[in-house]
Amino acid sequence: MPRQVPVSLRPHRITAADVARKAGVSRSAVSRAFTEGAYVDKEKRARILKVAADLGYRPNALAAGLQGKGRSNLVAIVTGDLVNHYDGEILARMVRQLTAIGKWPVVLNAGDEIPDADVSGVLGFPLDAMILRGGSVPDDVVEHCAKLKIPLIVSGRILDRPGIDSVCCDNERGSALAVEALIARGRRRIAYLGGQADLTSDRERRKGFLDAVQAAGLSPVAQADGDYSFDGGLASARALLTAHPEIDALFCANDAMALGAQAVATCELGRTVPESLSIVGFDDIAMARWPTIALSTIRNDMDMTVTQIMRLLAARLDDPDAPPQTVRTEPEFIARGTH
Amino acid sequence: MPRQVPVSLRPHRITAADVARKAGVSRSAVSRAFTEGAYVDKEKRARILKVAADLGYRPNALAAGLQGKGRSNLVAIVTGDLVNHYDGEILARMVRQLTAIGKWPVVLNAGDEIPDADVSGVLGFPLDAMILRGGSVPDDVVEHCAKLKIPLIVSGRILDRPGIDSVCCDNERGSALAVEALIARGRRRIAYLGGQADLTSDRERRKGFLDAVQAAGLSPVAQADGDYSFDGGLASARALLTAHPEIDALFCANDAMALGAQAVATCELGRTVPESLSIVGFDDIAMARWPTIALSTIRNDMDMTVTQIMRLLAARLDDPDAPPQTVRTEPEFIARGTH
DNA sequence: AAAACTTATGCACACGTGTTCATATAGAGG
DNA sequence: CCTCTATATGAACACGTGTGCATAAGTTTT
Repeated sequence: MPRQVPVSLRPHRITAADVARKAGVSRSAVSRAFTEGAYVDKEKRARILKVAADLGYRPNALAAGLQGKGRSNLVAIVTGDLVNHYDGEILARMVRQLTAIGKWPVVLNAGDEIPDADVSGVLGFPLDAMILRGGSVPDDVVEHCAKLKIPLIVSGRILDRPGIDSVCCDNERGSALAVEALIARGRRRIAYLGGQADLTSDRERRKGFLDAVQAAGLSPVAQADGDYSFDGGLASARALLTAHPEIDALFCANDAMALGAQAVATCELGRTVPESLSIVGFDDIAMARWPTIALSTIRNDMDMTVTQIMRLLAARLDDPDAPPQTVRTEPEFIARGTH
Repeated sequence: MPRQVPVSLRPHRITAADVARKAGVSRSAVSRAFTEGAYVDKEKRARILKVAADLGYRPNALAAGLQGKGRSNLVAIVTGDLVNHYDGEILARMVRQLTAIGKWPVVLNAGDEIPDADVSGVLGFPLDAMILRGGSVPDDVVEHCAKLKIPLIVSGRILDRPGIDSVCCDNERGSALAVEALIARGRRRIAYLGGQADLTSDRERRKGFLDAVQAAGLSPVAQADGDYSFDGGLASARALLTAHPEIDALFCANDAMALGAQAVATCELGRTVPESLSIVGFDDIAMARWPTIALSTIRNDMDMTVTQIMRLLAARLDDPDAPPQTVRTEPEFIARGTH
């Protein structure tokens, strides 16, 4: 009974050899038919492509990426919580830009905590690069990338280490712009509603705030920590405004917290914005310009950020040993209805 | 002059052979040291892992995935525009769930148009599965997946074809719930603010709306098309409310459009919500519950949806030839402040 | 003591591709 | 006619891994 059908769970994927057999050519020819500028008879190539299309064949990207010189075309993106609109919007841009240049983004969602094992695990792939959005960067990840010679591009903070490129908004300048705008509106009792105090972005924004307030001859009424989320901003603002009712302006470390602060101030504490309380955010997420929201904020230009990330990526792929680059993007005050 | 240093652009990634050489063992041993339950001397394994850690070695996932039986652990996710909050929030959940079971999500952002070439291109990888979020599904993609035997899981619409699993909200029922709630509030001149009319979700929600209105003995005042975006909802609502000032309720095909409609109604047309105009959305995105928003809407349970997607995925990986499954999730009316 | 079984280990193969190498054919130019 | 160049083609190798196979050693059972 030689009726031994080889049962494979995964039904045999069409391979170049299959196409070659069916088209009556060598396997090399099939590979060449899919390679731009290779020596293949024009008519023969057409026939091969026809057969390939019929069979539904396409070159296995894993096998192709295994080749020494070729790149895997995989790029890992480690992002923060996507419910945070800034991260979502910037991710969308990155994904589109990457696919446009033939790279495939493998996305890791950090959420609030750092997915150490995940980030470490994805390094099993010979990534063309890794893009780290904001947050704290675990040291061992940096170490791994360095050992594996995987280019690391950090956005949202500056990391001054060899082989690591960074692009980040000039946070201190942004804070200064916000404080200036608030003072121009006659505000004098300004508080800072911060994010996680251990993040570089918060440290810089906080420092910029304190410096600017001091430079104006004022002193900050209060400071609070949050977690860059709507709910966190709401809770922190509640505590802040209850303990210090004299506050007449809130500068928030990002837009989500600003919206949370606005919610608690207007819906719960009976304040009116901007009459009895000014609020300024940071980032300029898409909804900040909605008429019903109209949030005054500091623009953290996402298009520019992503453009720079892509530029750094291209440069790094071109020359892995080039000195690390650091880019600061320019913030801008966007006057709307809450200040 | 035999000083021929082999110059490779990509600095040689550490390989199992390197570890084997340095640890004085065979390459097989290295592989086994990283394989759970393989026969290796306990002490030997420890030594190998130590050397591997020192060298920064980890098994190349590409080579591993090339193995016949093993899976690549790559899962493609095709999503809509992430500025659309529903897509962003559901993507975040999927990414987290997938990484939790050791799958790596390759994300394609459809944006408004269908990235035909991209979707086709990612099929070069021997994907474990492909998850398609909403929208229209190009037929040739379905065809390709079928030929390549790549499991396809569609969310946001039902696709009744062999080997394709679907999970989708019971849209008609959701619309009926919305209409009921509006009628209970005394509304009689209800209009439908739809999304792209060629999408299944819009067709079903529209049908559910029309049926429910008719069942209540009313007739719909008007219908309009949008594009599921805030701006689209705003523009459509402006046209709708201007042409039909008698409208006293808007049922919108998703939350983003509902918020756009609210913006134009209150900020531009002098209507008050809900006093002179009721608005009900669909999806229940995170911000719908913000006190400043308080959008009455139909919950399209994301946790349940993702749970079901993961369940279908597991089942499909377990048995590729199982009959296709279809899941309808139950919608729920969430009463807040806009109806 | 013999047999059966568990553990350990290296060799060799398979995965599917891109590409080098050698070889062959054809055309052009002297 | 000979040489040189451009084009075409198949065999063979390399990429890095997991694992089947054969073999050896150690342990338990009969």
